[in-house]
Amino acid sequence: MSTANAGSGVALWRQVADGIERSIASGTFSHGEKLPGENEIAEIYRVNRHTVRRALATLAERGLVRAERGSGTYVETARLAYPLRSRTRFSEIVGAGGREPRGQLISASDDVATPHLAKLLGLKAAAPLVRIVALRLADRTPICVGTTWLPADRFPNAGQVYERVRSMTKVLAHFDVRDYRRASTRVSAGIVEAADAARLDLALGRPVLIVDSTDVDASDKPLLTTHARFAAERVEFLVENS
Amino acid sequence: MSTANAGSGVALWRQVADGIERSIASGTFSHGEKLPGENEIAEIYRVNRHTVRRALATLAERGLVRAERGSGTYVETARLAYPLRSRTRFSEIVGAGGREPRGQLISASDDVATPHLAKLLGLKAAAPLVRIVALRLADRTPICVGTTWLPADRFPNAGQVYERVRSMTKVLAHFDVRDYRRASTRVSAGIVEAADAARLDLALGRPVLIVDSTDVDASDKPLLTTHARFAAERVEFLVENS
DNA sequence: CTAAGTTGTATATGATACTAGACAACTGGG
DNA sequence: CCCAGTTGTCTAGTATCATATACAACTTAG
Repeated sequence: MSTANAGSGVALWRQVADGIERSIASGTFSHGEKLPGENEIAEIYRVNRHTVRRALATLAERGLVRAERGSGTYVETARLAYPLRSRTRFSEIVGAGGREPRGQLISASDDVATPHLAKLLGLKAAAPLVRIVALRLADRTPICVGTTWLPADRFPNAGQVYERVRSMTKVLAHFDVRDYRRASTRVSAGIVEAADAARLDLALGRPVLIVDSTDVDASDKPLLTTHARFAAERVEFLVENS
Repeated sequence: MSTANAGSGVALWRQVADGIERSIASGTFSHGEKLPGENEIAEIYRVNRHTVRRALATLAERGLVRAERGSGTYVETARLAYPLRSRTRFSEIVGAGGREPRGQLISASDDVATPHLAKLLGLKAAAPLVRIVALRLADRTPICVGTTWLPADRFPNAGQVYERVRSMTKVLAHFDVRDYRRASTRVSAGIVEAADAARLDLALGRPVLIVDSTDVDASDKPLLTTHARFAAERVEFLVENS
């Protein structure tokens, strides 16, 4: 870094890669289209051609672009549209996009409610909870990692049930919860944690969309609360206002 | 980088800084609380103490923590809660948090609708538009940069009006739009662009929350569409499901 | 006052990141 | 075929990142 980039802590090639990725995501370059030549990109970002090559190499490795020697580099991509609404079911959303939804249990354990969790779930502090960490995929692409807490009184052994049915909707159905809805949803963003990066097959330093939500039953009684981390590069949330 | 960190493109000190910031944001360490000692943090993240010091230095520079020699490093922070609802008014949201909302015109220019913009606004392609780029602040802290497009037919010279009234609600009122509401909201995340980073006083490589939204009047006719970039470290979206 | 624990400063060394320039290998159009 | 434009490979030099070690300056508990 002999020129600008003054200590941002993010390598130049990474900034270029993110810039190109954004151009693709925003539709400046779309599927099948040819990117500008490496020399031209280098001029645009005012960096060395080698830096551009490194950026393109990482994008190619992730399957976003494909380089053809002597010809050019071409776009190869698409994002999952994810509606945030009152009835949010991962499997329905993914299925609607013509892809196969999958759930995968990472861990299930007993836990006790922190004051914060207790408030969200309408329980007393230190109430017994079941904590489920699960990875959700569309086809073979990891979409998000979610940590879910349920009251242990109402949903004993929810972890074992989830492992078998691989769907939170089905877990609730197993406990005779026929219908439920999203009571609150908070969206924020951050940088992926190391453990999540591995689960999501995401490079360190990549952005994640963070969704904290609580679901309630027909009589507005809290059922579960979830802290989910989505690979930002693979989804786009649709907020539907009524 | 002699050990791990294998080519993520994000410097170790930056990962540590982000990790600590997340711990603060998630409430692991709250306002006024003392962080673990530099040596202890170095052990936790398995990095050198100097790397931790650099991470803490950047957090201190941004005002998130304060170091006291001989004693320790202490937390100093808070985030803006930003509801995403049908009636979303920046000034009302910020005012409700007891802070003073401000708008600042960055640029206003004539533009023509791309096919995408035309569809959003219910216009014919290449229809004349007014394009307004504005910075929004709470007290003296930049919160977001938004690019707004309005039909030039209905809102001539909207840019000049905005410069005077510094509020999109007031611009619409100037053109006799008494009430309007959010018709659609899309939320995604990415890494801040260089130009936005300067406006938002944000370091390069930091995450931004991206909100694309369209507002309509009482008869569901599109009024304007906005592409806004929020400093992720300063806001948290509240999605309210009905 | 003392000792343990804290942040601040300095020097040295190896590994990466970025730049610079040159050339090879290949593609597509004239 | 030839040439302009493209991606692929190589060699160097400089700046930054990260580690290691040592010690100074300060705070707090005892």
